[in-house]
Amino acid sequence: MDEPRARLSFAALSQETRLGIVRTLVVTGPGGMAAGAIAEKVGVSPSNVSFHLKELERAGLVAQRRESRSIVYSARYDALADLVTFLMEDCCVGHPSVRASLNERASCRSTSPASDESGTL
Amino acid sequence: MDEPRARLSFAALSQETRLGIVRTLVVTGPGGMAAGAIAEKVGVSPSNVSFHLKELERAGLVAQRRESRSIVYSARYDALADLVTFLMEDCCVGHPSVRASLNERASCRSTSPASDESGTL
DNA sequence: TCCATGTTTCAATGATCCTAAAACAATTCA
DNA sequence: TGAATTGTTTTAGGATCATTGAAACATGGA
Repeated sequence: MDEPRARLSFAALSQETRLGIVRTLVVTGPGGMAAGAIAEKVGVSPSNVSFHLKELERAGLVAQRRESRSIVYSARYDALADLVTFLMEDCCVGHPSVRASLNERASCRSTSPASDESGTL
Repeated sequence: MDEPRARLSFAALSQETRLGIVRTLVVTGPGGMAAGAIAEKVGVSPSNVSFHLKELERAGLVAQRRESRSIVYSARYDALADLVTFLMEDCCVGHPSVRASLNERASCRSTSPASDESGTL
């Protein structure tokens, strides 16, 4: 992930409504959710959710597909992982101090439960 | 890390100059760098770097200390690690798909080279 | 056609960013 | 001590960008 894209992603996640949308879509899974349902879930108007979804798509954090009448949005897990990687490797320059802090928390387990009820991508 | 703080951090990193400052300070190490030196390094005016440093401090990403005449700024590695953790665990809700993407890249190695010559930018 | 669902446009408000000048703080030296 | 120097912050201003709700527009299904 290049820096401009990363900054676009950071800007996208710095907005309360957009962060809420991303979290909703991540939990929802690859199946995604229609724009209207997202609006209801996060409690904003359809036009507002449309605006923010466009912003999230510009940042590459969500994908859209038409499904009958609805346009269904889903989280792009690869892009989110890209962003985590950028934050660690490029922004933090893979600094040992950050690595150390992360390892202390055991946030990276090689033995993931891999409970795939929300599906693989 | 709570969500408002995380969003503040994302907003801070979404700005080109501020991201440059953070990267510079991360590479510099715990010793830090005086505000004037940072301004010269990233190529902005002293007043401008002061403005952005204040913003970064508000987000908790940098710390400052007076050293003789200069005010020396340094990266807060714990806060950066907090942000990485938030992005993985809270924002991405610890989703297996993100974990999987990260593990594939072997971004989390317990045996880091730990070459701390504060390398190339 | 009619209705439901999404999207776009628009104008207003508010936030952010930058430059330059002035103010402030701490140190050095006469 | 007191003035000059160095380093940093604050302020003022104007420009640019982001955010919002309302309303108009487009599209797919009954």
